[in-house]
Amino acid sequence: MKIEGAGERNTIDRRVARTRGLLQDALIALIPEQGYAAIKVDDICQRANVGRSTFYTHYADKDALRSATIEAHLRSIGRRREAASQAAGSRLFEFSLPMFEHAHAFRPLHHALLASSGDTIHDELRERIRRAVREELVEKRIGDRGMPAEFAIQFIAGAFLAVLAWWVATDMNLSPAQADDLFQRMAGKGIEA
Amino acid sequence: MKIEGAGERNTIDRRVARTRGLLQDALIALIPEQGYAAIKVDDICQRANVGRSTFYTHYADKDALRSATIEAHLRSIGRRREAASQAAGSRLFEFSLPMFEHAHAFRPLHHALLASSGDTIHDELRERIRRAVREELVEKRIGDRGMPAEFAIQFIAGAFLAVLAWWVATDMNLSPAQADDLFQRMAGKGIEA
DNA sequence: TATCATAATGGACATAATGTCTGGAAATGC
DNA sequence: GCATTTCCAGACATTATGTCCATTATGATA
Repeated sequence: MKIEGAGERNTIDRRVARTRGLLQDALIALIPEQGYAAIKVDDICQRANVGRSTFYTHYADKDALRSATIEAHLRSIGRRREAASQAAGSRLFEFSLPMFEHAHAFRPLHHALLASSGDTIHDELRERIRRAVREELVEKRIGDRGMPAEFAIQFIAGAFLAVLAWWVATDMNLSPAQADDLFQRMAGKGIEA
Repeated sequence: MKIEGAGERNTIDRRVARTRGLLQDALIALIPEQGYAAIKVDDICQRANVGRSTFYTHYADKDALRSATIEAHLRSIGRRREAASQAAGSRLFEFSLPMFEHAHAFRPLHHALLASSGDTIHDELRERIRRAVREELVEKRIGDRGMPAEFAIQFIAGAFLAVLAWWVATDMNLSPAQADDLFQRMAGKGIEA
């Protein structure tokens, strides 16, 4: 049985990698079309050309597939962010630009992640953004002058996700750099209060 | 059959009102407990003490109940907003304070509406907030100086909803007036950019 | 290339939830 | 009080889920 991601043997059988990849891609492709809730396991399998019973040898259910998919892509974003973090020195919100760029490169994915048209928006993404904002704000010691820090964090994180979702959904008269610049301006002014 | 909200006869049978009220309240009560997706029609009926077949004479399915519930409460918020609109003159974002107050008075409802812990956040609410922001911004002619208006709208609306959700979830060291004040400060600064 | 271990597959199956429909009991409005 | 409307329990067909198994196909290894 031994189906596991990082256990026991360091290289993964090509077949499992292929199958999981197909399933994840199928899910991402279907979300914008039908919305997450309406998707059936069978839909995913047909789109992926994978047997339904095979699905269950890899994932317990639809939610497990979603979590794994998001998790995988968030790792990729994380790596990109680290790389950018060293390059650009002291911009206020460092997570912003790499995120816009990643969304630009993987638009269908982000469209699926953020799709406000329904039910999906995974908390994991929200939480990561909040964490990133929190780190930068405590570092800059916001909240000393009467502004509860958590309030500002929620404000900024919520604004960022909304803007990102809109930008991805309507794409894309603005370049990633332009979108980032606008966000930096509004957010920067906001936290002066 | 003639079950309809505003048709044909201006008073609604007491039983209808009672049944629908019980179902709507049950749904709102269950969302924070289980999350919208996990709720079964049967759960709602048991909580409401209403026969399952009765459910279907009023609503086509779970989503229909949710829509109706949200719709009903949004109407109530709308009325409150109109009333406040005449009183307070020229605050920047007029929707803000009435919304905080309504959330304060109907906390379980808003907790259900905004529950970031899952899947519900009805688009209707998001869209209404966006519309309110849009009206106020075009009125003030934002977007003339290089800032795309829609960007600012998404930014403000997203920030507001995030802050509201947080405030409702963690409740409530801040009074509605204080929360509103903080929001006004950050949002006001932000749109200067 | 031959061999072995592991993955993929379709089909059968039990389970659970959905949505429809019925006839009779209960309540409401007038 | 009486006609009308709603409520309800239960039966039903339908659909999706998740498990299991025997068989086939395929990648890994030597």
